Amino acid sequence: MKGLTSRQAEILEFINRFIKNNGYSPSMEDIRIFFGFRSPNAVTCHLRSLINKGYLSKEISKARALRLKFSSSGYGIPVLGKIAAGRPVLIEDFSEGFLFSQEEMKGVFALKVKGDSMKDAHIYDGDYVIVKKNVDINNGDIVAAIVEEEATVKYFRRIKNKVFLIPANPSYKSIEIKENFILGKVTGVLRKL
Amino acid sequence: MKGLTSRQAEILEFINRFIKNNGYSPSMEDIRIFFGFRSPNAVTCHLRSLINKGYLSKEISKARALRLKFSSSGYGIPVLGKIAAGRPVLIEDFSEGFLFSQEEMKGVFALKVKGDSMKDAHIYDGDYVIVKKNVDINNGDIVAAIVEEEATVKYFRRIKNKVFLIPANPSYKSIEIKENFILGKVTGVLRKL
DNA sequence: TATTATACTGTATTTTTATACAGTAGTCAA
DNA sequence: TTGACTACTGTATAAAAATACAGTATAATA
Repeated sequence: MKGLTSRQAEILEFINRFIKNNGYSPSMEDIRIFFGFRSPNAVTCHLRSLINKGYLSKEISKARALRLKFSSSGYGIPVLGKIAAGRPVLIEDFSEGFLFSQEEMKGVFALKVKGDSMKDAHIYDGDYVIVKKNVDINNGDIVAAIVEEEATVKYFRRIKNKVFLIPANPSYKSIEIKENFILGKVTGVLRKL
Repeated sequence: MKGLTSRQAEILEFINRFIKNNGYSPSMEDIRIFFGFRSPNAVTCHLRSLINKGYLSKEISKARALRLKFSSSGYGIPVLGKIAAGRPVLIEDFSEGFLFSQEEMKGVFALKVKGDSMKDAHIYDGDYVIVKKNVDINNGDIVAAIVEEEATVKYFRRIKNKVFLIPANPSYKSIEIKENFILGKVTGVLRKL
């Protein structure tokens, strides 16, 4: 993660505070007025920098749609790298990033797996698959799709113009479906113990 | 606090989910499209009702500036139950709760698994184990512990006053450790795809 | 039975907001 | 000393989004 200039840090801080105080994102105009810029482009440029450096994301042309990537409310599960034997282990130490950060959770839902049609891909009955919508899907990816009014999880394979769902268990058959019945790409598997 | 009609409740619920999924408020247009209203005024009227009844506030003429007065704390990944085959599936439908709600994330960290010592428990190299600190541990639970300055994941077994870590792979040996080297209980396994 | 609230359609207009593009000026590093 | 990055000015335009106003139909309430 790249460092911020002091001006960029001020602007990020303003956005952070604004969201906390108001419950919604500031508009670029709000930022412009607060900092006294005479041009809206000053804000545009600063936001671009913050986005490029990975501190912020926004939706193009959408009003008040800024999203902080590292909100101080700190969602997510920290992944520990090295663990000091000294103890006690502090989550704050040696973090190697976060699972399920706000960014990762965007456009994501989960389905509970029934049956063993994906057991050879190590997805078992009772597991949850984590599905991300609106992402590119390639042959060999695991996808969630609707088949006969039910959600199902299978390998994705496109052959010419046809789309097939292929189970990871030889006792089940492949089926052909229409592409718009694909719900999304399976980006993770979670098993609760 | 006044009661909501079912339609109003649906709209409030949509706003709630939208903010959680996207990090910013929906526009009235977003709401209109989701519910299939042909007139923007349908949204205006519903929002007015929700505001009058005290469930919502908004700033006049500001885009995406809805604020929930009673935000339900359940952050996380919504688990979908039934899925309607007819329309594009929206995360907002039929949630059966959340994975990784704020409550579930308390005192939780993750470790990346190296090696295949737990493969018979379906925990593989590269998986993440989700570890909860300060919870009761019983025989047969999977735990994370520090062994020789490294984090490791094994079955837990207490025999009389001794604590053993038992791998789920017969080619590895059990080891005895001191109880205070246990980091926590493994409550989940996540595999990123 | 008149009144009020819900739940919308439909069109038009205004306001807000974001973006595009053309510049200026300073700093810092190669 | 050229080029890249930061930090803006200034004007213009496009787009997104909210609002205004005139209706319709139905069910519940007094």
